Amino acid sequence: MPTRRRAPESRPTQILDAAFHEFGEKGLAGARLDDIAKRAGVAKGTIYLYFPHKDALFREMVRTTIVDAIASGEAQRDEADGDASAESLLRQLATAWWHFLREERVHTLHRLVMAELPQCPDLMAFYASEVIARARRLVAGIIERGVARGEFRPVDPLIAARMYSALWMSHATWAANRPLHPTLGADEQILEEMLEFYLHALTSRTP
Amino acid sequence: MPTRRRAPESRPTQILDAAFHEFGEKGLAGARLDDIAKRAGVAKGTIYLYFPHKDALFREMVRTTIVDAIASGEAQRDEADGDASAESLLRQLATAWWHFLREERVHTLHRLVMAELPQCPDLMAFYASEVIARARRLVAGIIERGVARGEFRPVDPLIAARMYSALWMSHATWAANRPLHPTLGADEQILEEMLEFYLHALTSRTP
Amino acid sequence: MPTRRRAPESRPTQILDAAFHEFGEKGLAGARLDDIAKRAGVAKGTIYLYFPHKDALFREMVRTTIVDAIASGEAQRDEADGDASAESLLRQLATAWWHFLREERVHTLHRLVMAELPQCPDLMAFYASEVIARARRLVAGIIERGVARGEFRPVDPLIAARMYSALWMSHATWAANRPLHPTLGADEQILEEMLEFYLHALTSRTP
Amino acid sequence: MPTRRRAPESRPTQILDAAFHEFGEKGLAGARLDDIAKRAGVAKGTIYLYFPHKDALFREMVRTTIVDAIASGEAQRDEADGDASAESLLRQLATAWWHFLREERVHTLHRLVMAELPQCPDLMAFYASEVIARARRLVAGIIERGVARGEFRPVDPLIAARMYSALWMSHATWAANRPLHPTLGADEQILEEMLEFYLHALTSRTP
DNA sequence: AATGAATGAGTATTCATTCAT
DNA sequence: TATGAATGAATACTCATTCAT
Repeated sequence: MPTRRRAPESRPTQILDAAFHEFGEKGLAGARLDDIAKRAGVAKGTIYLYFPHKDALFREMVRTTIVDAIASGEAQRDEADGDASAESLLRQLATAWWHFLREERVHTLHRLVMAELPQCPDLMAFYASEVIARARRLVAGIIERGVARGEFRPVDPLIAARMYSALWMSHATWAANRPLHPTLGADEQILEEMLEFYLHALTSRTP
Repeated sequence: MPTRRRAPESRPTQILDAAFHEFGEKGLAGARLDDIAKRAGVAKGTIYLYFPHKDALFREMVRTTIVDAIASGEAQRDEADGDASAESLLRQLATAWWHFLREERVHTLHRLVMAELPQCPDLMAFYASEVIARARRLVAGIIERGVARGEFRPVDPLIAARMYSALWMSHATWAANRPLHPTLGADEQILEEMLEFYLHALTSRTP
Repeated sequence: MPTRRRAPESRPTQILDAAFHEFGEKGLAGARLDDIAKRAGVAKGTIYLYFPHKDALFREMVRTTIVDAIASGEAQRDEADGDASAESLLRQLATAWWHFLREERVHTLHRLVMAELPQCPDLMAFYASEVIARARRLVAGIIERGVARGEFRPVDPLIAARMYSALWMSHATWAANRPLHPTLGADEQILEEMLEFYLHALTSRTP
Repeated sequence: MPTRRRAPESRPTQILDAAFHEFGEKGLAGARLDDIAKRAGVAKGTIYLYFPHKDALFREMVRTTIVDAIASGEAQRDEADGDASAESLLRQLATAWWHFLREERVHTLHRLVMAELPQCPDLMAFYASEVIARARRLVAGIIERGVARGEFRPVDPLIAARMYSALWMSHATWAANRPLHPTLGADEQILEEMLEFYLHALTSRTP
C-alpha cells in the first residue's frame, strides 16, 4: 500500500492531469474513471472527493486546460515588441500562436471541444470566446494599426482576423495529423507559407 | 427533408440513415443501437443481419456518407463552365463547395470525423484523401491554370489550394455554430468575404 | 447456458416472487438485485425489462403482495354464513383473518410495510386502507348488526373494530416471533383467548 | 426539545443521540456514518474510537434507547398510588404507558425493532423481554389483584395483560401515523376508548 | 483523543450482442 | 429474413473503514 496523502493540495491537479490524458485518448464516454484514477495514482473514490461526477471532472478539465492554454498563449504574445511595424508584429504573433496551436495539449483540447461539446454548449461558448475570439481580437488590433499606418490595404480588421484564425487553426489540425496530409512540409515551412499568403492578401493593391 | 433515397426494400440504407442521425447527435459511444433500430423502423436484431457490430455500422455509415457527399459535391462542380477565366471558375467552384460544406449532413460528418476517428485511422485517411484532398486537387488545377494564364501571381498551386481549404472549412464549421460566432454575417456574405480575401492573396504582386 | 424464454408471460411473476423472498429476508436496502435475479432464475438485466429500478420492483412487489393477500382474505371471508348470529359471524371472520394473518407471507409483508414504508408514504397508505381498514369495515358491519339485534351492548362499531384489529394484528406479530414470546400458546388457543376476551368486552353490561 | 443529557465531555452520548435520529429516519442501511458524525458534531473517525463498526453503533444505540425508555417508563409508573382500587391503578398505569408509548422516541424505537432486528435476534429478545414483557408483568400484577379483590371477573392475568399490550401498542403505532388512520380521535379520546373497552372485557359477568 | 483525506470493495444500472422463435 | 426477449460484461458511483497527522 503506497503512502497516503502524498501532496495534499495538488490532488485535484494530479487528477485533472490524468483526466486530460484519458479523455484526450478515449473521449468523454470512452475514458474510464478507473484508468484516470490509476494514472493519477489515487483510488477511484478520491476523484469523488473533488468532483461530483465524471461529467464535472471532464468539464473542469476542459476549463482548466483552456485557462492554462490561454495563460501560456498570452505569455508568448507578451514577448512581442510593441513598437515595431504591423507586419513585424503580425509575424511575431503569428509565430507565437503557431507554436501554441502546435502543442499536443492544445490540439487535444481542440479535438475534445469539437467532439464532445455540442452536448455542453456553455463550455463550447467558453472555448469560442476565450480561445478563438481572443486570438482574433489580438490580430484585429494589429491589422487595424497596419491599415492606419498604410502598411496594409483597407480591410475590415475583424474579417481579416477571421481569415487568420481559419488559416492557422486548420493548418494546426492538419499538422497534428501529418500522416493524413503528406504534402505538408515542416512546421516552420507551413508557417512561412501561411504568412506569405496572408501578407499578400493584406498588401495587394491591384485586384 | 433533403433528398435521400429510401427504397423500402433496402434495409441497410434505412439503418445507415438512422445511424447517421443518432451518431450525429450522440456520437459513437453515446448512440444506442436501440434508438437506431427504432428510428430505422426495424428490430434491434435486424441490424446484426447487415452489420457485425456497432463499430462496423459506424464505419459503414461514415463511409457511405462520405461517398454520398462526394457524389453530391462532384455534381455541383460539374455544372461549372469549363471554358471561363480561372477567377470565374474559382468563383463557381468556391460557391459550390461553400453550399456543399454548409449542408447539415456534411458538417455532422466532419464533426464525427474529427471526434471519433483518431480511433479509426483508416476512416480518417479515407476522409482526408477523398474529401479534403479531392477539393484541393480541383482548386489546385484551377489555380495552376490561372497562374499559367497570368491571371494569378506565381504561387504553388497545392499550397494555395490548402489555404483555400483552410478558409472554407473553418468558416463552414463556424457558420454551423453561429451562436458562438456572433460576428459572422449571412452565408452569402461570408462567401464574398472569403473570395475577396482569397483573390487578393492570389493576385497581389507587392509584398 | 440454460434455455432462454422459459415461460414468457410469467417472467414478472417469477421476479416478484424472488423479490418477495429477498426483500423479506434482507429488507429494501439489504437485498441485492443479483440475488433476486439468481433466485428468479433470470439474468440481472432481465429484471430491468420489467421494472425500471430496484425501488419500483420493491413497490410493485409490495403492491401485488397486498392485492394477493386481500384476494385470499376475501376468499376466506366469503365462506362465512350470511344468516347466522353476529357472534357466530364474528367467530367465523375472526378465524379466517387469524389464519390469514398467520401466513408467513402476510407477516413478512407487514414487517416490510412497518420497516421501509415510512419512505414510501403512498404504499403505506395503500396498505393501511386496503388491508387494515378493509378488515375493520368488515368487522364494523358485523358489530353494527350485533348491536342492532341486541346481541352486543351499544358500542361504536368503528371503535370496536379498531380494538379487534389491535388484538388480532399484535398477536399475529407476536406469534410470528414465538421465541420472543414464550408464554404464547398454540395458534388455536390464542384465537380462543382473543375471542373470549373480545366477546366479553362486547357483551358486558356492567362497568 | 425533550430532556436528553448532553454532557459536553460525553462523546459517546452525543454520537448515540445523533445515531438515534439518523437511524430513525433512514433505517440501519440507509443512515450514513457521515451524517451521524455531522449531526453529532464530531469527525467521522471519532465514531470509530467508541464503536468498532456501524452495526455495533446501531446495537448500542438501540440498547441505550431501550434502557432509557424503560427508566422513563418506570418513573411514570412509580407515581402511581399503591393503595387504590385495581381499576384506579389500571387507569393510572394505562395513562402513563399511553404517554410513554406516544413519545416519538419510543415509536421510532419500536419501528426500528420491527424493521431491522430480525437480523439481530438478541436485541429483539432484549426488547421483547425488557419493554413488552415488563409492561405485561406490571399489568398482570394489577389484574391479579383486581381478580383477587373481586373487582374483575376471573381471568388469566397474563392473558389479559397480553390483550392490554395489544391494544395499547397497536393504537400507539396507528396514532403515530395518524394520516393513515383518519378515523382516530385525539390521544386522550383514544385512551378513553381503550380503557372503556378493556374494563368492559374485565368486568363483564354476563356472556 | 480527534481529525478527515484516502481507500476500495460492493452494487445498481446500462447496453451491445445473441438466439429461440 | 426478421424479431425482441434475454443475457451478462462493463462501469459510474457510494460509503464503511482506515490511518497519517
